[in-house]
Amino acid sequence: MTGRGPVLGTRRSGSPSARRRLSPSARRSELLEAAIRVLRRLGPDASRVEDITREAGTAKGNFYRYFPTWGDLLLAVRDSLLDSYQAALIERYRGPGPIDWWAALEAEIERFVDFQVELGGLHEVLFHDRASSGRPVEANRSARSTVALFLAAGIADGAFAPVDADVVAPLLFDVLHGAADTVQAGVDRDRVLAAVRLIVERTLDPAGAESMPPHEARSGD
Amino acid sequence: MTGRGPVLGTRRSGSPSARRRLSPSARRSELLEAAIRVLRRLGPDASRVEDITREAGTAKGNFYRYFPTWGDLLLAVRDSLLDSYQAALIERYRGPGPIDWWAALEAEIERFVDFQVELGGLHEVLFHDRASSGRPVEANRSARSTVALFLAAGIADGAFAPVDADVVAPLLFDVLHGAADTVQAGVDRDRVLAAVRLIVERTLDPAGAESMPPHEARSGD
Amino acid sequence: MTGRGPVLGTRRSGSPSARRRLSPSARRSELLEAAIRVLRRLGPDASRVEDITREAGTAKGNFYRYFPTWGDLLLAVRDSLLDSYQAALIERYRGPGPIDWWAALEAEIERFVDFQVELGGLHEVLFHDRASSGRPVEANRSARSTVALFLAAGIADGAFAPVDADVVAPLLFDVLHGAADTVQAGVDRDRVLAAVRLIVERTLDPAGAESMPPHEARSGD
Amino acid sequence: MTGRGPVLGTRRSGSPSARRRLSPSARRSELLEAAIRVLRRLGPDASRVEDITREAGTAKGNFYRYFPTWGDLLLAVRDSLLDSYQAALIERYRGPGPIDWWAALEAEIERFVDFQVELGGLHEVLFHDRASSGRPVEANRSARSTVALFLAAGIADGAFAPVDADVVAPLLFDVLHGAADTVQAGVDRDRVLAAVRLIVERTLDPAGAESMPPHEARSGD
DNA sequence: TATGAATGAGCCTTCATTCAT
DNA sequence: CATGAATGAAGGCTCATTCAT
Repeated sequence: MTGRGPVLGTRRSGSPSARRRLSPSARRSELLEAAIRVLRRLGPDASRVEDITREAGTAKGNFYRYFPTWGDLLLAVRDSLLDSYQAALIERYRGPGPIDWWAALEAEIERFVDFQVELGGLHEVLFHDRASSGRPVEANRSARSTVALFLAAGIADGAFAPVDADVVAPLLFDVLHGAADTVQAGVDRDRVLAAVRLIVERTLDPAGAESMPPHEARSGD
Repeated sequence: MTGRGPVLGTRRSGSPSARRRLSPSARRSELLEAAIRVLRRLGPDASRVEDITREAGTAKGNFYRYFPTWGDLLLAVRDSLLDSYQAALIERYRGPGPIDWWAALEAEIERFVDFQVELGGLHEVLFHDRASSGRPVEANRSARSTVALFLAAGIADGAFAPVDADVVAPLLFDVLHGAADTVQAGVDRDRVLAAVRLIVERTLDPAGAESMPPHEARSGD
Repeated sequence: MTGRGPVLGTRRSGSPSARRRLSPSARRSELLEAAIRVLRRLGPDASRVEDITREAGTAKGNFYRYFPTWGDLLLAVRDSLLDSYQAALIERYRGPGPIDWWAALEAEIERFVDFQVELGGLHEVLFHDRASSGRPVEANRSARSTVALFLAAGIADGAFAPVDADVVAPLLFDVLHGAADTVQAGVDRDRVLAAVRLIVERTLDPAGAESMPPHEARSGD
Repeated sequence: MTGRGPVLGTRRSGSPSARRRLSPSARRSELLEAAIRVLRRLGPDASRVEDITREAGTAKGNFYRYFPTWGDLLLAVRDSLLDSYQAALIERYRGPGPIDWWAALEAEIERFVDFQVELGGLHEVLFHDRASSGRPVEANRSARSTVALFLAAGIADGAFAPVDADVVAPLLFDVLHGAADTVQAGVDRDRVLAAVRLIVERTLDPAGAESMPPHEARSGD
């Protein structure tokens, strides 16, 4: 037992499928897109390397030319999706005029929930760290940081209450995250969106600071 | 356990292969408790059936006498932990006198975040659906429903704003959930707790309904 | 992709072969013996784990219960064969009376060459280090040391010339080793044995020290 | 090379993907030399086709233009090295004058042992049959035949004892072979060389035939 | 002729699950 | 009931060899 590939380089079958030679970047893209389709359909736990190469119309071994390991693929998928989401978000608000932060907030909530619902099995690829074993967890934050960026800008602009954005933003992100779960569990989308808006908008209401819940009024905490 | 061999070997039985005959329910409890220890330590992906029977000091085959399948164990672990958490919660407030809902809210937030942080690898057993493949997702809701129960009672008591509790509660649950993640990611616990309180209390503030964010004030949406 | 064995514990086929339950040591022996047969037939490079389990009449996975790795099997095979060879050698000469070292030498040469010829593909398992990656090379010496032991005893007994046994013995071992190769390559066994005897006996001839080759006579080196 | 990526990257070509057209024989030589470097460094089991083409600064597919199969390369490497060793040996003694066979013997012993020690991972390429699966084992003999040639000439010249050179020579070769192993295993080179000389010179001593070991004296075998 | 992307047979190893004792 | 040896389907990953460009 030595470990050298196939024992006899046999080649004899008919013509299973013509060999498609692509540029590395094209092939990588095809694999990545195939992976996104498969992961959306099956989720990361049920997806296999071979599912992806089959979907991509290439040989199993080719996978490893582009993704040294399964975790690398997951990372690539995640980064790819988050990057494009983030790019689109930035694109939406980079005009010259001032931003109507509250309108934007409402629109983005809706968009993000819908985005997640469409994610299907990709959900946990993007939002749970199933890939990086020991790798910088930082990366995982980038979904959250997209939201954080938005809030921080709104706060800086004076539109939102001056909350501790670095911590509050991720938590509001979790609300959006949970909203997608809830919708997928069958609850009416608009009802969920209304609840999300309630939470987010009350939290960010600049006037909110003044009103004080009974508890704090009492103890002066 | 990542590789081979025992990790801690918390074996308790007397002689190595003394056939310990236990009542079925006692044996099941031992396995369940062993599973909880192992899962907390290793998380569900790295835990093996054999890790659990070893920890429980019983034979591998015995596992299947009590849990037809690995997924069933996960379900049992989850239900067991959530049930006892919920029971304790109910216990805390079933006295005769009236409840200080805001004090309770604050206390419960803290408790729940700490509870999750201590969960370790059990976290995703309780809050992600790693067991039921095709089974009713409803089950997963029971963690959320613990919180929902509490809120609904507070609302009924008039202490909290009359929000759509069935939907809002799960979302606030997600805030707590995310808070635990954030703490585990290294952010200062008290800072996180403050942010959680901010979100939860503003959302539930009975006076909050009156204040209206600029957006709604403007558009009357 | 999680890495948990089979995805669905299917069990349905007819009755491929009754499950034979053995004691661990019996099963280990069966595997070891099967391995010896297979390795003799195919040599280590062409042998596969599955060849061995098939030969042993057990399931592939069972191999790993007894040999954590392929290298461990090789080590076990080697040690097993050398140990029994060595034991037999010792047995042969442990009587009370004095040993006829020259007769013994001739007999052992013949035995050892025959032993090796019968080894077939096992040859390089025993005499080349195809197993231990980083493990103590010491083990590999044990084939040589069997011979060294014998020579050292004969020298101590005054029957052989007082050569540097620790170094000379392994080299004489290599002669025996090569003799087997030569026989296997088709050269007449007795002719090879005669040549081996020539080399070994001239080297160990106590009278040999006196005769001095022309070279040394000339230079007094 | 054990893992991924280039090990040393001794690439020599000018621009990264400059199509270097070489005469077939020049290209073949480059590959062969690259192979020798790689094999010396890594040994045959850890060397890959791609390591060799990388070292040679050419494309992977090019390998198969010159060596139909991995085994063919190994054969070519072996023959190349042995041929040049043999050529150098012949060169050394083809002058007009008479040869001092005993001085030559001693020198060649030293040279050959050193040669082998420097072989590194090439060792088993030259001296074990890792290439020819079913092919004539005869080929493997050519290392041995180099030595045989030398001895036969010395015997013909009357300098060495009239032994059965065709069989004795390979066995003495095995002594040299083993000597290299021993040196590499850490034993002092000069001590090993002394032992080798002892064996070889006693075997070839023309006067040796007269002295007869006790055994033969006794039994007249 | 050169290139390097593509192919796919292998083969190891893991581990949920089964079942003889 | 308990035990733990046995089973075998999976699936990751490697790499000699092929072939479109």
